[in-house]
Amino acid sequence: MFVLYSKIQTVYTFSKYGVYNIQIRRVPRDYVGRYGVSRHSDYRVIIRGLPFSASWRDLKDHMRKARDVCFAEVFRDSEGGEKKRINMGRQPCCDKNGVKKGPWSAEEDKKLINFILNNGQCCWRSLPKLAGLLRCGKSCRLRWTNYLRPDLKRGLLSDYEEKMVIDLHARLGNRWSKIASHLPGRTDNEIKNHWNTHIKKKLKKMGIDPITHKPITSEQPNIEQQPTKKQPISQQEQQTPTESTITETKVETKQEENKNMGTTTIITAQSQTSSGRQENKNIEVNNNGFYIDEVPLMSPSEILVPSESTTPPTSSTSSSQSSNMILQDLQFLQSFDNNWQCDFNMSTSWANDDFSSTLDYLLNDDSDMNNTISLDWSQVLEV
DNA sequence: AAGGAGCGCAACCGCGTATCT
DNA sequence: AAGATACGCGGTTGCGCTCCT
Repeated sequence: MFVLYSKIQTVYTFSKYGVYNIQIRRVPRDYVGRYGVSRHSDYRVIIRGLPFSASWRDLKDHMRKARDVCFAEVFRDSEGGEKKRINMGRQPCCDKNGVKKGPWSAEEDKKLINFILNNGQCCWRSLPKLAGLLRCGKSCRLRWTNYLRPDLKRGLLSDYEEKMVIDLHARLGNRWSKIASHLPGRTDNEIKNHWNTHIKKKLKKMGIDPITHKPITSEQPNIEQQPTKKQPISQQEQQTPTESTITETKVETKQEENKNMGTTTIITAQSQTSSGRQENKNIEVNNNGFYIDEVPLMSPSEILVPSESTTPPTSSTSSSQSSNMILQDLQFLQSFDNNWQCDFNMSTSWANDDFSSTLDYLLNDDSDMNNTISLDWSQVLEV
């Protein structure tokens, strides 16, 4: 994890909870008195996203949240040392000039798949650069989520899925991502397209207004007004229920109650088959809203630390558990350090033994220290 | 056979929100 | 606190294919 470098070494780590970085650096003499650097902090650890005054507890919380770290990016500072504060402002998502648009080639797909399978799915901004793609991060995200993801279903929506879409649309309006979350293996884009190209017409043919889900009457004005996410839910829910309904109202309440308990809820979807028969289907949904029978996306930890027992604990309050999570982060980053094909110069003053002792310190210590990080770590890392 | 229209879908665009310095 | 930028979502576009005349 701790790639130590004589001038400055920055390790960025990314997780779905955000971006932080860990820097261990020798503070240049002319830095003392600036940027929160005090005279006695020859070495500092700065956790991006945390203030300088963050406590050890804050650091641990941060690490715990970021336990699904999936890849890291190493930057080396320019020769001659650091003259200005780094990382000021966010990086642009891509170099707009050098970015390729339009359909993806097989070669690009291959690069993207390989990269994500090896490194996990996160930080779209940095991904194109790291994967060697001349694409915007946004474009990569779309390509992956809508087309390349291994758990995607292919082909037309089944009758049952279509029914679900209609039901959900009646309740949720054009909130395609919400609708898609109820249909394993289907993307919001796919559902949106299917709605616009197939279902809309079908409903119109059946004499049902695809917007209001009510029978079309002759005096009904053809106004393109539909329930959108901007429309209050309560207002939407006053709409007449359709012939087939999903009894989810009480489920949502239940889910709210069970938010942190890792429980499973059953949704009963009631639909009518083509033969007119009423059909009930029970669908198990966990408290995150994922379907139990859904093929899960590969989690970054599974990809990166495959041989370890990396199942994260459900509770995040135990100190030993948080220690394990930190361990996971460190294990990952350590392996990253070993494998990263980057030509940094390891400072001779930072021998591996020093590094190991730092790691040991981190992993064995499980007490909450209320001092600031800079003080603690300056002691830890003191040479 | 040719060309125009329609269709389906992948990809892009723009906006709102979250997050970072 | 303000400004910049990433991310996610819904709307829209544009291209390639098929169908129709």
